[in-house]
Amino acid sequence: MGDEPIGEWLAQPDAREIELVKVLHALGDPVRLRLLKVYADGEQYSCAPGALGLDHLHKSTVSHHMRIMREAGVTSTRVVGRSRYVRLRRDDLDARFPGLLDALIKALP
Amino acid sequence: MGDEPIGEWLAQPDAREIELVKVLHALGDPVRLRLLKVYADGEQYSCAPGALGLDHLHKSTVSHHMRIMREAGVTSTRVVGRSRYVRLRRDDLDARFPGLLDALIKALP
DNA sequence: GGAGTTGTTTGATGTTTGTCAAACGATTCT
DNA sequence: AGAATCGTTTGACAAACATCAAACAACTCC
Repeated sequence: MGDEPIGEWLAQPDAREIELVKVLHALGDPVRLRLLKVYADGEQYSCAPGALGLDHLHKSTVSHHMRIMREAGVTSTRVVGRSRYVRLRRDDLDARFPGLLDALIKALP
Repeated sequence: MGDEPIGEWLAQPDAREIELVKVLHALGDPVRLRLLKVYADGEQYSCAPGALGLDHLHKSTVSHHMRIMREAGVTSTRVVGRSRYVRLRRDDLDARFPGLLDALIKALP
């Protein structure tokens, strides 16, 4: 009973090694900028295209975008069973680039 | 006498048509992010690679990057004689995406 | 007018990227 | 065990991209 499904974390850059140019490159794509909008509420989401408003994309394409976001340091991914729970690394990004995430989320179309 | 060299302006998107995803794509490149650092002081610069700390790049490559920045709405270019004077569109970007440019410039490596 | 300057444009080349499809791995359910 | 689910990995392919080189255009200076 008392055991929650904690799961493992997929590899991601250390908070201090997040590079601005990689973050901007990750977000400089229509699909991934839309993902930022999804994650902006701080909640975690699975990778299912339908759950992300990306029904027009193949699941492997979504997986590809997920990897780029994670390797850029924008998102973190927790593995529980078959599911992946992805969310914004808000604290890490705020610490590394103060004000950037807030400005970006406000600027979202 | 009283006449200053005003010159013409190269085509650029209207302030309200600047798209966030294009701005991020423009800045998600090592060379162009470095250019942002150059322009961060608000001054205008010529396109000479040497004047921009881009001595390792061919002049046509610099011209290519200039065009991407300008078409994304990041910079504006004034033509005076043989020279181009390029600078940040700080007012337009601040109006469109409040706080973004400040956060970006502070986050620059 | 001719030479030098400043940057653009076009073509070529190798790299990266976004996408899908198929195969696979791990997990969960029956 | 067998089947279904969730997501990753690999391969393939076209489009976009960064870069250089050469030709070009416009301007300035002698």
